[in-house]
Amino acid sequence: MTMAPPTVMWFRRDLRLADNLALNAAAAASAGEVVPLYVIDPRLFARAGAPRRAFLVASLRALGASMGKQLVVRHGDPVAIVDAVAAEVGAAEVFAAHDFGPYGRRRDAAVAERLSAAGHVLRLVGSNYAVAPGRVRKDDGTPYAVFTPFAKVWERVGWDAPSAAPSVLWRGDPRVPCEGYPTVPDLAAELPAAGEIAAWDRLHQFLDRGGAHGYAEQRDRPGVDGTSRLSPYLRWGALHPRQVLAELGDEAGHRAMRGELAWREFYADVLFHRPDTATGNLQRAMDGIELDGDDTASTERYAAWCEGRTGYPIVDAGMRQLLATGWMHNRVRMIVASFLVKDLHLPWTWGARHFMDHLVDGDVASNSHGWQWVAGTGTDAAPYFRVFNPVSQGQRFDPEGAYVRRWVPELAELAVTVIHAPWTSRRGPPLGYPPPIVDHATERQEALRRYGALRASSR
DNA sequence: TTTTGAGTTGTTCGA
DNA sequence: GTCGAACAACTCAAA
Repeated sequence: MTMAPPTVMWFRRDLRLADNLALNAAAAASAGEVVPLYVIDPRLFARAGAPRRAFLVASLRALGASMGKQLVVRHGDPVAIVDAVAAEVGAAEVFAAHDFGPYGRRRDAAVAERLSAAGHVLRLVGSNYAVAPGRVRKDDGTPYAVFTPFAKVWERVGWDAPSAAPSVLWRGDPRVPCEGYPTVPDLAAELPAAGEIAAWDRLHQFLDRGGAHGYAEQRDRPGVDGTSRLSPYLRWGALHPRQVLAELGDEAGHRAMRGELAWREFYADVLFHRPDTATGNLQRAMDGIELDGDDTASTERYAAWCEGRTGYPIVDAGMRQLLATGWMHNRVRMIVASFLVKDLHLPWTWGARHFMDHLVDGDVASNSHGWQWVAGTGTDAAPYFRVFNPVSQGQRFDPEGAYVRRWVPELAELAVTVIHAPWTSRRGPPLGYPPPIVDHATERQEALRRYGALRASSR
């Protein structure tokens, strides 16, 4: 019996053992002898906020623990490192899942080229999606640009049932130095539990507690634990969407959840066809919109937005939740995004970048296109005049002010009647809480004027 | 080829 | 307080 040489499994955003097609292939090609690798890429890691870094490292630790040994962790340029590790262990093949993001595609092409120069090969198997980007097409072969028809076809194309974890002899090798996990602040209290087991706990909680029932109505309420909270696990691949889809039935909450997964895959598909939309407008006609940003006042307003001191409670609550926990309720993401784009007239790319640096679930496709939806530059054909009112949104979706009280403690004692507009309180806003940095009604008009001017100039 | 219906998530104003 | 209209017009997708 001849021993097959080991293979390298390069983990990226698939930090799990079950239903991992690249890992299955890596194990099959090596009679189970697999060297598990993760590369800390400074281009992605260096500027990330504390929760994002801490959650990644916790996810890596959980993955290592699930294999019964520490993952080989290296820091630096993946092009050099993947090649070096393959050489160190004598592996001919390196396995990984497809990454369809613009940076990931460039990186993987460069890694593959370097490997092939040494006679090695990068094999990309599977992806982070139930239906790989590019597979859902119209009859004429072109991609969809509207969600609803995409989602119908997406579901018809369908996906395979999840597969079990392969049996693997994780290969320890003294020739393979491991640089260890990066040092990160201990934020355990504020972060979701990381890893594959925690992901399944969360999924079962969601399904069992009838999550599913309340989900359709409750997920818009930031003061309630009504969302699935699965996004961090999907982002890092502790769960694959196939595994979630396989658990969903036909009740309303389950259908809504399937719809959310379809949105995730729709945006990945759009980005796949238009990689430039990670940082540029999908609708190029919107490039001419008048934006602020080049003056000191803009810089100061942007800082106030980032730090949660705009004077609008629901906006500040969201921005503070983001900095403290690396997560923000989806309803609030829309509100703070609308505020940056429509009230402060700043580029959506500024907000998108801040989100990516801090969100533990930050994903280029969902993030950039979520922002473009708000900015009116993306797939939504919807009217430009959709401007969120931070006061009425607060009153409608956080009626008791529970969410604001939790994240803006200065306002905790305010009456329900003024919690979303403290400046209207007869006693005035509490000490230490700023007055609104801009007047919403005025800036709404200004936003409408700028969109109108763009339309007039393009006619 | 032409036609037709539809398109995640909103706000304000006035009757 | 509730309700419908206006905000404007375009692109997409399928029949």
